[in-house]
Amino acid sequence: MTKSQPDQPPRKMSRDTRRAQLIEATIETLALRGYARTTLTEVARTAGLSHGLVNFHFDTKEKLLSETLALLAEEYRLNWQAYLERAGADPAAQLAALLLADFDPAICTPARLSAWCSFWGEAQSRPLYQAQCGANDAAYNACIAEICGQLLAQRGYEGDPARVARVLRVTIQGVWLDMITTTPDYTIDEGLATVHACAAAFFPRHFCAAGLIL
Amino acid sequence: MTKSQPDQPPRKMSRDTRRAQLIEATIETLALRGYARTTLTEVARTAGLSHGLVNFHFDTKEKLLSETLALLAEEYRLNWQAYLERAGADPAAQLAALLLADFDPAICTPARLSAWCSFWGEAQSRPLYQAQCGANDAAYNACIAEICGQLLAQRGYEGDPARVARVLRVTIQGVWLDMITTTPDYTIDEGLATVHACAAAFFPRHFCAAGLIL
Amino acid sequence: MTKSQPDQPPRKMSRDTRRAQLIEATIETLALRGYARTTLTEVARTAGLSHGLVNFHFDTKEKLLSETLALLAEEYRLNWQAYLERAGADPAAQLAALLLADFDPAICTPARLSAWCSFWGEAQSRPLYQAQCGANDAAYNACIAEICGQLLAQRGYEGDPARVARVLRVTIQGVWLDMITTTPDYTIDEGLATVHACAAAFFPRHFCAAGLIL
Amino acid sequence: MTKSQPDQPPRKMSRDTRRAQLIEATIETLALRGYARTTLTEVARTAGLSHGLVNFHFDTKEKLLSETLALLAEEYRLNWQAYLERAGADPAAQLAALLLADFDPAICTPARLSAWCSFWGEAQSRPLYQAQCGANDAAYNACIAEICGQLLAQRGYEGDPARVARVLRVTIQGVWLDMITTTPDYTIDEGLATVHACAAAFFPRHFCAAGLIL
DNA sequence: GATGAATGAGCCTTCATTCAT
DNA sequence: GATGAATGAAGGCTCATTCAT
Repeated sequence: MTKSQPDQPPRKMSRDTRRAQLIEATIETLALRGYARTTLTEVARTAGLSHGLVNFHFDTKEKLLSETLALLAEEYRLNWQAYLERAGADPAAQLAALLLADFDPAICTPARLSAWCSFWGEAQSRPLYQAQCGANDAAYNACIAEICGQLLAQRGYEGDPARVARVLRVTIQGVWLDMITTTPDYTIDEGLATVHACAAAFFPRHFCAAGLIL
Repeated sequence: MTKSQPDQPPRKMSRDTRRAQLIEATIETLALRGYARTTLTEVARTAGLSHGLVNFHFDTKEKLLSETLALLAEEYRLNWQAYLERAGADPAAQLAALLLADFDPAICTPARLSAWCSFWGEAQSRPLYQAQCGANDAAYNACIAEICGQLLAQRGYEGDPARVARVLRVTIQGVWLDMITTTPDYTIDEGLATVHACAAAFFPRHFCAAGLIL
Repeated sequence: MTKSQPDQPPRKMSRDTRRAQLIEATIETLALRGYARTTLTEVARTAGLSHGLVNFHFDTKEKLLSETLALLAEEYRLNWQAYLERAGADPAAQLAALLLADFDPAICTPARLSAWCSFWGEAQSRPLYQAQCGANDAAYNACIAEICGQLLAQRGYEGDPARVARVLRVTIQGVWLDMITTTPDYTIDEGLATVHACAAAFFPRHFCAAGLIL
Repeated sequence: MTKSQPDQPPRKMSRDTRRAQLIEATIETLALRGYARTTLTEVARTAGLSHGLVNFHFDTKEKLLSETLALLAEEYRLNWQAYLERAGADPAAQLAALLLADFDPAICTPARLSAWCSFWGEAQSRPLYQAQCGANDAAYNACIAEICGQLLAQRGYEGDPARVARVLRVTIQGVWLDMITTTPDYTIDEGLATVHACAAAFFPRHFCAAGLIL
């Protein structure tokens, strides 16, 4: 038996555990230090591990970043799809669900938002972004445009569904960017209220500043 | 010593010309290579100048980036203020002017948008951003909120002016981000149409997808 | 715990078998990747064994290389001595045997030649080479010089036995180097013919291009 | 005026001077530490310069090694061609010149021989060797074979010119290898005597152990 | 015996900065 | 003013070695 040393991390961990741990440390580091200053040494230090281990598990820094982005993309996709599924068949409820999804406390954390911004802002990472997120983004766009189309068809709304969908999407995106770059902290509620205000402008009979009108 | 060679840049140039040349090269380099890969050597090469000259004119890389951001902020501010001044006293015309201003071909170039994104996305540059742009952004926000307030007061609109103003602002910001990160090229017209669609949703009697209703 | 799987190597193997397996993999790796790029990981992969086993059996990389060279030296010595023993008492037959020995298909394989070259070429390995091969080489030199001396004493040949012996030895060595470094593949027969041409020049009444004159 | 500091190397030197200096340091380092342990830091230390300068002048380690080999190949080629030119039209004199050329004190230094061995011995460097030296070697081989052919045609010699040429060439090569790997120092004279013994065996009416018979 | 995760020294490379010319 | 050689810190990556399982 080994003497347990509570301060030391266990020397051996399953491959997937370590990988997840390192990816989480990468997200934190991206958020705290930015893309340009995210070094393997810093990621390792954040994870409380040695820098050699990063290369052991991910081979290259590029792959680490790629898998980090893949994780963010996947958890984002699973999140909105879960919200959507729970919303039922009503398009207004579906749209409300999509808007809420992006402010879910598991998704909309300062570290995650900041990590997303790192990938958006760094020209170098754009091919990576397209490769990892292009398909997801397309699916999301198609979904929200379809929902907007159904809503617009109700009760005499007018407008181009794709364009309305895009306004909603960029509003969310812009609010996220605001939440990161604005100094005085924005609450999730304030962000959501902004997005709801936008939805209410397009669909006043379905949405108000507080969200979906029941 | 050196004989003048007509193809060479003149050996003596005004201090400000050289600085402007280097800042322009910095914007291009930020756009092309991203924040993390923007090196002084690359900036100098883009400007067609020697490596050492960058430090001669800006002392440190940090100052070069700082002055680049200052230039972007200043030209942005002058642009929207000029649009606003030309718009006259009508709040609808003023709002239309602000929206158009952000898509002016001198401001809304791929290189400039990409450079802005670099500063937004890089956590490291956020204090710099606050220092250089915080006051400008506050002035812009106050201005657009004031205009939205005046418009809302007309003909029975409802809503919180600050929140409407924020939706418009983040929509512009989100469209800019979209224009940079989305693969299929977005035209300026499409971006503007998206923003007008948003304005039309809030102010349907003043705006339509084509812009201000005269 | 582990169920025996017929396709897996047996979990227990004799110590010497494992060591021989690893040394053989070292020779292959030296040949394929060169001294500088011969890593324990690559050796283990070539042997189809796990990384950690190399250190288990050889403690350090240096010892692995040392024992690899010792094996090469020993099999080389045993080979020429066996050829010599089978040659009988006639010096011409003995010399012919020594020349043939170095082109025996068990000794003169691309991998083994290349491994020898690795040890010759790498300054770092020269003390090791002296330690492992010095005595063998001295014995070989004494032996071939003695044989040349006996041959020279026959039928009116002239010349310094040590020097003739050295020419023959460096010719073999040079042909080996050629066989490794020259692009178009050299056959063993061509190499041997070259060495026989050299022997024929010194001992025309005993050797021709085809070898010993019977 | 700057105070001259005799112990410091001049801070600035012409590009070509520095490159030659670094290549010479590379040869010394290859000889002293071997291919595997030749690091840029060590090369720079040998040259008395900072390690960053190596990359400034050569971009990568690979290019440094490549240019080092190119220099060795070129000086080797110029040397034997100069010897050959001075030898006149007589094939025996030409062959004697070629043999002497390879033991010229400018070419046949311990450092240079050892550097050659590094490139021969390291499998990794063989493509480089072919690229840099393949054409030179082919020219040398054609030249020595032509000379041997002319000599063989004289006074009743027999033999295959290409094979005789190869024996002479590999003898030189093998002596070079011997001069590096053998512990007790070999003199240039002893090496040359060995090669002359070989030539004398093939061309006894033209060569003796002391060289060309006048 | 055997495995493979973990560590850390050392390498190549990049790059901001300095400085002689 | 302007150039480009030179420096050295820091980053990514490789790999010998250690060690818990």
